Amino acid sequence: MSKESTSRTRKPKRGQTREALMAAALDLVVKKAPFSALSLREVTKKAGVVPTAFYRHFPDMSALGLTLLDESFRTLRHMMRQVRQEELPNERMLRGSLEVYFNYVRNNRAHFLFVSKELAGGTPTMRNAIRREIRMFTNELAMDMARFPFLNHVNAEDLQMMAGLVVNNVTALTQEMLELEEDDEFGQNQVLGTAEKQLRLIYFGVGMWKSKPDQ
Amino acid sequence: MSKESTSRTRKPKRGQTREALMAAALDLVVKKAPFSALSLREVTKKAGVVPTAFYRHFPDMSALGLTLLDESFRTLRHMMRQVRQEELPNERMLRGSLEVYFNYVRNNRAHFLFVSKELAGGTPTMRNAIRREIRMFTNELAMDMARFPFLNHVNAEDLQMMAGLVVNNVTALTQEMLELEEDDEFGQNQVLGTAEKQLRLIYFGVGMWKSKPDQ
DNA sequence: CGTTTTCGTCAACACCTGTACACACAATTT
DNA sequence: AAATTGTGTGTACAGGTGTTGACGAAAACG
Repeated sequence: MSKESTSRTRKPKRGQTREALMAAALDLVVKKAPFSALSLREVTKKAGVVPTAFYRHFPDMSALGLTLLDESFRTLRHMMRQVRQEELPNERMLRGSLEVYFNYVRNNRAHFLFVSKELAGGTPTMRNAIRREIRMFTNELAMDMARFPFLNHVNAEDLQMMAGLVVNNVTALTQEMLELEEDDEFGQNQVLGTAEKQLRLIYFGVGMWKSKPDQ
Repeated sequence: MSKESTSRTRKPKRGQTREALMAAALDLVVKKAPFSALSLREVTKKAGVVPTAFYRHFPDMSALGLTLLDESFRTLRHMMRQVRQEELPNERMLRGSLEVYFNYVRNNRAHFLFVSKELAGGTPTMRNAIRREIRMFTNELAMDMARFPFLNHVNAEDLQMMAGLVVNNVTALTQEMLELEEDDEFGQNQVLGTAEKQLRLIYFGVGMWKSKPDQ
């Protein structure tokens, strides 16, 4: 047991180093700084791997970032699709949907923090990718609203405007949520309550809305 | 003219280096990266000054950041106060207020970009300072709304909720505005138009709102 | 079994980072 | 006029950065 060839090149780890790198980056985002401020070396260090090993899995940091982004939104899209499949939107299901959503946020805090910080502060590539995803959610929401009999008389542009209003607010409330401590249940319930009221108010406004028929 | 003692220590510049440092940092934020990603050295380089000169004006970069933040909000507060002094809010003045605001954003693009990027990605100190300012605006808006006869029956908590709704949206729209090119007047008008509709919709919702009297 | 591919390691590089220090000139105060 | 304070400069250092290259062991494949 004393002699073991060179004794320092023995860590196969199969395909798990890649995951370790992503997890390390995500963890640093939560505890330290926005992703754009992380260095390749500290990520590999946290992943328990030598710096050059990084290149076996990603060409550079920005590639890691885009992978992380993809991971973040893939699961989020999945959840949204499930919520969408339920009945048509109405006032009653509002609270339930919000609870599902914010619960998901809490269970994926790291990913949301990552996205939130890069939304304004990331590279142009990153920002555009995120904004594209958000726009997609807005479009889907607008399509759902279009199927709502209540809104037959609202034209497409106004539906988009309304969906944007909702998404803007949910985004802002999500960021507010992320600023709270993980165990601050009181604060979290408060945000949830505010969210419900705000969306209900929007719901009222939507009911009053009259689109110009020609525009 | 050939001999001039040492010939390289002659740049008094009085008190203008400080401003040069702030301007350089702001410029780098617009053209390069969020403030938190700037290095002391590149700021001094852009300001045309040697790195160590930095310490004559700020103890470190984060002090520069806080000064920049103060500058950003001092002028913004000033503008807001002027808008606030006008007549009570009503539907007619909506467009005008939005035009004033977004025009101000366009004329202070660098400051808003700086704030926007630090809001989510800055140090905790920075983030809290910004969020405190935003909360202040929300409070002032809620107070203005309280003086609106139309809203006599709305309790304080709900006023806060409504003001938050407005501020959340204006914040999001501001960031959307900042993503546009400076000369993209079409896009800017589009955002302005959307903003007007969204706030009008909120206005409708506010009109329908009924507070629980006891809560 | 032997061969090839995958993947982690080490050493080294050129560069950038914040900051300490001593120095020199300018402005201001005495 | 002399002394003090303010402000910009050059040098220097220790440490962090991304990336190259050659090396070797483990895993996958034949």
